[in-house]
Amino acid sequence: MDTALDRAVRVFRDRGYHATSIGDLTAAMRLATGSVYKAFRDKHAVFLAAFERYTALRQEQTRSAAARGKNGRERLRNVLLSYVAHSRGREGRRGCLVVGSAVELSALDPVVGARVNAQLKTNEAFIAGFIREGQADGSIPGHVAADDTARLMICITQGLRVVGKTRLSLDGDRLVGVAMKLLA
Amino acid sequence: MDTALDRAVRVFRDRGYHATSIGDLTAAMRLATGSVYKAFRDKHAVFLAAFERYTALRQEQTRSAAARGKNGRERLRNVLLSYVAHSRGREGRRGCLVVGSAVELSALDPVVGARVNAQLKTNEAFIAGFIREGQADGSIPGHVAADDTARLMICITQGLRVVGKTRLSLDGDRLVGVAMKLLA
DNA sequence: GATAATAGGGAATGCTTGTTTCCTTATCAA
DNA sequence: TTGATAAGGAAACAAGCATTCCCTATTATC
Repeated sequence: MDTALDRAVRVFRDRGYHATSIGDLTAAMRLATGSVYKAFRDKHAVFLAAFERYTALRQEQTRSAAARGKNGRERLRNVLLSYVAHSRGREGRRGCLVVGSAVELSALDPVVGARVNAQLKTNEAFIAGFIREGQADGSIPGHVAADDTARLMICITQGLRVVGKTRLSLDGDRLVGVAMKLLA
Repeated sequence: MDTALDRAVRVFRDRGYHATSIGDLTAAMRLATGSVYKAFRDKHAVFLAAFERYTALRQEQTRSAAARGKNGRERLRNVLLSYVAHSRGREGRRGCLVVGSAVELSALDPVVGARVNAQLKTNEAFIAGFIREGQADGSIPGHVAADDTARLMICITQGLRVVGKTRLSLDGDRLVGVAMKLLA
């Protein structure tokens, strides 16, 4: 079932919510129509489950990228580099389910809207945490406004996923190099 | 006709492409089904026309915001402030047609994909231009990498529109205050 | 080994969609 | 005024959609 859900994640990332038909879903999940509706109440429920699975996976990926840093600044740098890496090429063109949900559904679907909000807040707290860690370990100056900088960095990460959907190239070292000025 | 197109822009911004039915469109444009199809080949053509109209309007708004700055740095600051202002509140929740198109259509619709790409490049060149102006007039240090910084700022602006779709608040002075560090 | 229960599959259903067709009502030329 | 032309509107249409229903294996139970 989890493997089927992973396939659902892929379709939703590729096509978005509304452009994904039950037919697309069953084909990708290799399940018959009836089986999908036996496992989930409706298409919306499949999407919610896929969303949850996607955010769990991404959080895990981001966390492990951060872990490779020796101090707050390096951990944050690794997080940003990881975001750029996931926004590039085919993976980038596949898109982020959080960004997709925010843009396509958030305003009209309160349930999805709430999940998107919660996820963004979690990511923001995650980034703000690294800034504060860096300030404690001396790798980031104390005068940096942790919360404002974290919110702007959320904008950067979400924007990366938008740009990654297009044909514009994204150079991790260069972009993150510039972005790290925000911690000066 | 232009006033009808403005109404189409609004619906597409609110609901996105796929979630907007011809019924939604005719209701908003106050035109009958037949009339829409007499003016446009199909739904896709309506969207393309709306997209063009939206980008023209936004470019004009951004240009006039920039014009109020006395040097390159101030013009760029005004552009960023204008972006935040348009990403806030009801206007922000209405969303940006470029971001929406990038996320929802870009990957699967080559025509829209090309327009999104072109628009992002235009915006990026616009920002890079202000950076170079600032370097010429002395308001921005010469060591700033104009192109890399411009691309990162595009990510910021697109990200602002994503976050603006959610319930997270956006404080223009604070966010732009932090972002201006990129020009240090 | 027979039976109950469950999981999976595919056809059927009703609804919504984008699109077309045709009819009515203005607009304008002669 | 009359005839032709364009514009606008409503109903009709086929296709595609999400969802339901029912049938068929397979598993587990006694």
